[in-house]
Amino acid sequence: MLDKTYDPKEIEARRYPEWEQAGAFRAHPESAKPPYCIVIPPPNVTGSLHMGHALDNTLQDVLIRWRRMKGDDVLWQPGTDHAGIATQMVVVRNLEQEGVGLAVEGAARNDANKKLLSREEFLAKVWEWKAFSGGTITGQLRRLGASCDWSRERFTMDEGLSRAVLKVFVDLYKAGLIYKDLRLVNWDPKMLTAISDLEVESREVRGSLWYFKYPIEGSTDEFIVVATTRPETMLGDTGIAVHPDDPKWKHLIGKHAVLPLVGRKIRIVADEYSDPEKGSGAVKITPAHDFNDFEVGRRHDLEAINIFDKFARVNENAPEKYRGLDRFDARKKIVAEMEELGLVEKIEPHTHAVPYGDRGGVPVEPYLTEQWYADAKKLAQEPIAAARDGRVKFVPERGRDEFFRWMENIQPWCVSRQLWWGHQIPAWYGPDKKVFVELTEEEAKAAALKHYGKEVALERDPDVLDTWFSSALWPFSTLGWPDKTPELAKYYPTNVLVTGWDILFFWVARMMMMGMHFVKEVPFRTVYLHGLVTDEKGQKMSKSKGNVIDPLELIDKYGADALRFTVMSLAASQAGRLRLAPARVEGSRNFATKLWNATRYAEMNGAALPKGFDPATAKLTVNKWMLGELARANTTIDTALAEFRLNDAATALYEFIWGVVCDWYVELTKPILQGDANSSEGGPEKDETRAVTAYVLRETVKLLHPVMPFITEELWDKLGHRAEHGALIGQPWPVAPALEPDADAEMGWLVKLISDIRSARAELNVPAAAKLRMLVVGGDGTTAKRLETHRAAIERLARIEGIEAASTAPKGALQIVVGEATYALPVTDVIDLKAEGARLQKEIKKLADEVAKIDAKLGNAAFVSRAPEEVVEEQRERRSQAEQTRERLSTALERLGS
RNA sequence: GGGCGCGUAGCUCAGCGGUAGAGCACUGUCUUGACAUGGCAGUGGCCACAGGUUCGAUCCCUGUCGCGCCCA
Repeated sequence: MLDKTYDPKEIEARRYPEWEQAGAFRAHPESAKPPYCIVIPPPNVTGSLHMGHALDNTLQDVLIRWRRMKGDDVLWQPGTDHAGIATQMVVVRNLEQEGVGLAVEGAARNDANKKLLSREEFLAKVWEWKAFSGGTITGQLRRLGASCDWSRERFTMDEGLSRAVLKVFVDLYKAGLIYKDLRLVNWDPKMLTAISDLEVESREVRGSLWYFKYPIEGSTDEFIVVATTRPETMLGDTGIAVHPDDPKWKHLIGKHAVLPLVGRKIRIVADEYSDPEKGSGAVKITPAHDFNDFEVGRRHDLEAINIFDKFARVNENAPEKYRGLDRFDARKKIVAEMEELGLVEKIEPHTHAVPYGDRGGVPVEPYLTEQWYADAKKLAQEPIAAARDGRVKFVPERGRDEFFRWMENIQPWCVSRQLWWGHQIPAWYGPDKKVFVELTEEEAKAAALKHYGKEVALERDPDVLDTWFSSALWPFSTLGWPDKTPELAKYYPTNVLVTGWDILFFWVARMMMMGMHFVKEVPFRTVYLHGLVTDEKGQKMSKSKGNVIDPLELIDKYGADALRFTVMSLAASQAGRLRLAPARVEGSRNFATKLWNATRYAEMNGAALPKGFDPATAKLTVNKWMLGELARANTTIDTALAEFRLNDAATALYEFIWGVVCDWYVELTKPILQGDANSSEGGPEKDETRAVTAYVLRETVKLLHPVMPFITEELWDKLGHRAEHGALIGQPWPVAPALEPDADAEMGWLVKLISDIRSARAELNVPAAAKLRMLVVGGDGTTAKRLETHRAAIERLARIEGIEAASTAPKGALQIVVGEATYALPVTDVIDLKAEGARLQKEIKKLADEVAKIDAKLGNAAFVSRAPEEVVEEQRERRSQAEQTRERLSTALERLGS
């Protein structure tokens, strides 16, 4: 006998290892079954599970478990990402607490007392950290129930994947798709590395707009006024731009100004970049520290003077007294000095967007450096074509438009990072800086020997690759590429990629580029995008806001199944965010309990599946109806999953299990199972109902398994199916039997009759304990037969005692109209006749309103002539039904008073 | 500034041309032999606003307002 409540903790802890040890998650590339593959978006190796993971991986696991049951050879490829900058940051922070720093150039200036680690020493620390915390997230994914094939777990820096990364880099370099270039990059002065455009987030900052007066060369009283949000960059100004048609400044074009504080002569140029409406209409140009200025500078051949070092401190290209100042200190000093010189015209408060590094959290500095770039524009061509012709589909479809928007305006991708943790770039430099890009140092040496004609010392490029460079290869590198493995042959292209909108560009776009280029095929056929999980108020969860909901706490409290069901129900939102209300998880837990207890009930009532039971042989209407509902639910769920409407599948399961099986089927069949119609040992009706109950539960547990794997596996076992068929996870998906429309009509009538009686009783405050007699007036032969069939159920569920036919309703009875018959429940001594009159009048009015509404429609000639025939017919039918019921209720009302 | 999405019950959200739905909350009632993590019955909506298309609009189109996200 099952316990009274479902205890997820114990069951989850037991079931997961059981599946894993039995090899239930394993892919079978050698099998003849059709492949179905999802590669996991690899979480940071040292990370821990947050709500985003919970959502993302639940959706994947639902699809995976469903396809596994559908008979596919399923591979859910797991693994983790080395997360270069994020991991390095965490380890650096840990080390700092021990007073240890990195031996990077210039670091000693900051932290003279620190012990400084070499690159090798630091990397050893990171590997240590990985060994220490690396299993956390995969353990947490297991707690969620994720049925990944862990025997195939990969890591972006493991041997095989590293080999793939190097090969890709070398091949792209040799194809001219990776090159070195000197241009402005987004420089993170805290992390001391270049970052890509995508890693920059702009934040609205309330600052100031300073209007500086720059004297015109050769004049003592003429100035040009430039407006700037970044006064400190004036140290690197090499020009001033004004709009060619701006009457205010037109006359100064071609002249020079003298840069205050520095004394440099700078040219005034005409450029449409300058907007006469903005600021003063004149813009100072600092080509080395602003992306727009860089372009302007290039157009007018202005020098780019780099005035910062990598810490964003003023360097030796600026006048002595500013050197070494942090950029913000420099700003203060410069503003103060300009004010002293009387060169500040005004200062306006100004809100503007400032670029911040998404990891370091400090403003990034446009910085002129040499970096490695991938030619994203060329690499984007094939992906764009594939998205256009449907080789890759997006769910929802607008993901495709977003994809195009990005891919069609794509900029060169800066792939080098000045970090230590990551894949070191396979480039070696000769004495004259000539670069040799090869897979190994030996090959580089060989190439150098050929080039120089003698052995020379080579120095390896110290930089590592952007983390997303290796992630971009994930769908094929994890399958064994560059080797021609059976896995690659069978599972690539993968079927679906499930991920959030937030990494569409970071990751999805880049996988498309690399997949198309190296495997000549899309990496996945469908991209299924979901929103960001936020708190109830729609706020992004963050530690600083203190609104983080920890999925593990929810699992502890309500069970993994409850969390999974909840996030799956949330997954529909077209909005970019999914607000998670913890109350919903509680609701899902209650849902699990409900199913648990329905099974407990079945067990108590001897529900068991006879060998070779064929549901098609069921004779009782209620059972035929139940089997039809099961078939309908099956189709609804199956279709919803196939169309990635996972929330619809969740709703259908809930409605079916709670609303149909528990609320109606179990209640309707209680008289059969618990009554004395047959002996307690059995009898044809009891046997059939026990069998159908068992059958329905068995199939239900299968339908629910992809979403709630733990409780269903447990119930499957408890119901005794495991012994015969093995674990539920490996069972075939149920086949929907044919529907029984006759039973539907009859049961629809029954449900309505019972519901209406209950409503009337409740409204008239008839005590639940009071059992009423029921007189049937005007019922036809079909009704009489139905009443006989379902007598026991009606009596039990509507609290009735005795059903008999009558020619008229007695005085002072509660009256219900269903179909052609009126049902009178004599209760004179218990009810208030006035209240019953009011109730009937309310019903009548409702129906009269409906009739009037339909009449208005049917009275409209345009409607009758233009609306489809079946719509018109439907309205006529509804009118006639409503009118008939209204008339019968009117008769009932009259009878009440007489 | 450009693009996209969202404004539906008190809250969180489905629905998206023809009877407005769910969960939670709320009200009443019931320890009915599975379940009070429950049963039964209810209350609660100018479907943001204004135009348009249509026989018919919560749904399609345009605009306005509010909120959010992405890209400059």
